[in-house]
Amino acid sequence: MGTLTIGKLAAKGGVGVETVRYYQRRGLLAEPTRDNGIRRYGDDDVHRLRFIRSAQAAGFTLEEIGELLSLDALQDRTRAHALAEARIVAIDAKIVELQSARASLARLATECAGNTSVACPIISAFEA
Amino acid sequence: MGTLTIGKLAAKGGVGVETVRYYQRRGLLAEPTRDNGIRRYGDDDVHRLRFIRSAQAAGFTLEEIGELLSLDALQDRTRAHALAEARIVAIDAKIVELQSARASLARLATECAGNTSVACPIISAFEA
DNA sequence: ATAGGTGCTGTACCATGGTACGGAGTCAAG
DNA sequence: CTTGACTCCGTACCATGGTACAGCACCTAT
Repeated sequence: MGTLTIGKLAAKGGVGVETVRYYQRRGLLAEPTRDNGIRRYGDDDVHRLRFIRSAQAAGFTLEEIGELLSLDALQDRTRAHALAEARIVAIDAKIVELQSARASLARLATECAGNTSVACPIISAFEA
Repeated sequence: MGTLTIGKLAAKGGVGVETVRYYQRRGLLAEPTRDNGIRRYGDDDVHRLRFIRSAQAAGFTLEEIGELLSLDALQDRTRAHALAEARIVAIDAKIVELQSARASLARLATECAGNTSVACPIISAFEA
């Protein structure tokens, strides 16, 4: 039991009120205690909500995040370790991909700068 | 006019046949010439399709990609340059975010490895 | 000449992650 | 004691990027 209303919690988590309700429906956040029908949240809910956002930024889907949360409760180290490792591999691949895309875009930006006579070949920007 | 059927084009672009049709509906690929009702594609279509996939990997939405393709036709260097720069900024931010997430996950993986007595705190993995 | 593999069309459906009501009740400040 | 902000619930809707038919035509190899 806490003191935060859903609006305060949402603000602390950087999401909208509807999103909190949505996460509750998805089972990512527990149904909190009610004060006269009104949901009341505590700091643990704030942590949980922030965890969800961070895990999303790491590329986990909401479904995977649900699993992570349940693993946390079960202290299932093995599975947690496996999920983390798998995500690290995916992140590394994504970073490489983004770096390559960045290089292509930088080249494109250079070639499209100014009104030089050099062509500005957008479609071929990602070749090679 | 080319020699490739939609299936061959899709294979060269690493997508499904339905995806090619979808891109056509979205206006990302031009309606090709027909040979007896059958779409025929050429190398330029392959380039275009591959460009779409690369641009997607760079984080452009299909709508933005549509704009890029039209800019290419218009040789609008200024706008192309602006879009490229904006995307580079977004990519850099994303890379930083992913690197941070990676570090958190690496920490989590270390702490959840083995059956040591150290806790395996999944929810707090992304704090700090 | 017949069976598979493609191709055609249109429309419907899918997953993901929310977002937006409407109509009601509650709470705190002026 | 009213006004405005916030909350409740359920259901419907949204954007993005596809994916899946159904029902038909065509071409090629066996």
